[in-house]
Amino acid sequence: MLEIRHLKSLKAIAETGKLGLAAERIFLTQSALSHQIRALEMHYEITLFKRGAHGLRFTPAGQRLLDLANELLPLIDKSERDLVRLKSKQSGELRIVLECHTCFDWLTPVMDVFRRAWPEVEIDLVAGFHSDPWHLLHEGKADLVIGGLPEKIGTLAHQPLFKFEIMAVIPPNHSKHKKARFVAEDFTNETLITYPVPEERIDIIRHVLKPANINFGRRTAELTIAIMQLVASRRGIAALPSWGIQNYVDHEYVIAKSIGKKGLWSELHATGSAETITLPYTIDLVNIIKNTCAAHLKGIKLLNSINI
Amino acid sequence: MLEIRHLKSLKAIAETGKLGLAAERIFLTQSALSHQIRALEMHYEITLFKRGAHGLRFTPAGQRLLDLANELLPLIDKSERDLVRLKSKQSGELRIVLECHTCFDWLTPVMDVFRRAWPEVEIDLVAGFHSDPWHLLHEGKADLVIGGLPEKIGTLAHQPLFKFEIMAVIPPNHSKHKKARFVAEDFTNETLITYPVPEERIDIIRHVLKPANINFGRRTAELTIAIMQLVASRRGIAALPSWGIQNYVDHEYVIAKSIGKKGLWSELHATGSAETITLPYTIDLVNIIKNTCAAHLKGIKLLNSINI
DNA sequence: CTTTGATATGAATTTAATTCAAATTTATCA
DNA sequence: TGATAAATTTGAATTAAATTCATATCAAAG
Repeated sequence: MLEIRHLKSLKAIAETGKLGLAAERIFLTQSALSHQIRALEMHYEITLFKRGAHGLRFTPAGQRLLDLANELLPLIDKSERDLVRLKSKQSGELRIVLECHTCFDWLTPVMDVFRRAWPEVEIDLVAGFHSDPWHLLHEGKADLVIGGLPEKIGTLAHQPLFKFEIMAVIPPNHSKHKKARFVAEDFTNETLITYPVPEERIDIIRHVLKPANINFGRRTAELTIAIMQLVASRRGIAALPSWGIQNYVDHEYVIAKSIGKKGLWSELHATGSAETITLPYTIDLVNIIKNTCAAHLKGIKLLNSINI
Repeated sequence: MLEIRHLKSLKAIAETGKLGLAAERIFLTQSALSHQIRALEMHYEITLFKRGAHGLRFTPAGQRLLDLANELLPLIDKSERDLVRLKSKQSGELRIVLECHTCFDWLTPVMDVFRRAWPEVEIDLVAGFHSDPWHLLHEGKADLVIGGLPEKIGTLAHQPLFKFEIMAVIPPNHSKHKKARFVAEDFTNETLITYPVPEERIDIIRHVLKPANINFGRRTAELTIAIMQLVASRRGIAALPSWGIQNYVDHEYVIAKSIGKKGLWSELHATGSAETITLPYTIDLVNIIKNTCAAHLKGIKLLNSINI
């Protein structure tokens, strides 16, 4: 009666703490997951979770099954990779370009995991800052861009990774620190501190401030910590992925606010040639990114893969 | 897409070598298993078996998934036992009586497996030969009888284990050694060598010879090897479970023939009080017996558990 | 007290698994 | 060499399970 999909469900619940978010992560409705967990508890005649408005907490029995999940799922992944190798010899290289500054934080562990899974594939990060990373794909200087989608997809292909919330970042004593959430108007006459990227590629500007005709200043910094320092010292405010600022928020160095009623969400994709995107180890890199980020970055929502 | 039931299917195929027998073992139709394997091969886009009238042989990819099955299934069993323990502390004793001589051969390894799985339960074999083992249950001198079913089940409960074929065992130079199979008439005026058990509890006599009004002699021996020696030296013939004589047959010490067109089949059950039969570790013993015997005894057919 | 957020539940719908019936293939036997 | 047996495959039909839908329930927050 226990199946691998149950193990995946338990892992998603562990990562999110909420039934609804876990369901989203594994592409079910909250109701389906509720039924699934209930059926599992009835089968084993034991309670797996303590439930409430706080979400779900594992009982010792639930934890035991989660331990099993954590033990089995990597073995399954590994054997599925071995099947891929049995089909045909895999070797090659993946030159990755990031179109997203804060992604550096999680990409290093992802590359470590990938190197262990595919020692016969050479994976590397293309150094430096690139104003138009997708052009490097055409020039043969990169194999994969991780970031948003290019304006013109052309002959390129892509796989969606996940979406994440962009939070307004303000100093703790900001005049609007008590607001539940920020709206476009709250940025009026503020200095927006961003990475040195064209405005049309900054989501807060492109999707919120420009459409609302907000007047604001601009200032740039290349490092996240520099942006945090400027915000904390009241030189301006910022808008960054929640995961990139979590440490600073936890230490009350800055405050984070959702933008708009539903939050401002942005999507990450892996873009490359159709040939590269359909390679088995590229597909696996996409899965490794999803799994690793799902486990470590709070609040992200995984996106379903596209059949190419 | 890979689920635990697939792993169980692969294990059953490994144990039987035939799709039909494997399907029987996991309580599916042969067609259902064929569909299942086909769907798995389409999902992974790789062939898992070499097929033919010879049955199925694992390809390297199939073997890889079988390796995964052999790795994961014990871990799953173990964690399910832990859930049982989390429900309530398990301890107790199981005093086993065998109503079947040749079962000794496989029961020792089964008890070893059980002791590792349930160190807190005392399991032991009740020594000696018993003319009416089920009476020991009433007398409180045993907890479980492994063998056939008692004539009167009364307040006892039981779980089916498996069924096995009883083969006619003859010396290699027997006048009828070329027959495809034996029938009741082939036993006429032969000396039937059996364990020292009442006739009404010897299946070949009860179900074949008696109903056909066959005249035959009787001779008893307590040990299987003694029976084999008597048969080999043409002192008579025997009728025993296929697994109990496999070694002697392989070494061409004796010959085995099916009895009747469809073979003579007998069932094994675990019988005890309703209370004992529903204890978690007794249920698990039943599963351990099934799994261990399925893996090691050729030709047996597992029986489905009863809901009590 | 209302609203929000989180889970549970029963019925309906959709999907997947399984069975049924027959076909196909290969090996064995007379 | 043809018939038979044994083993698997295949498509359609049936059954079972999974999932969604719509709503209810409960607890916490405002």
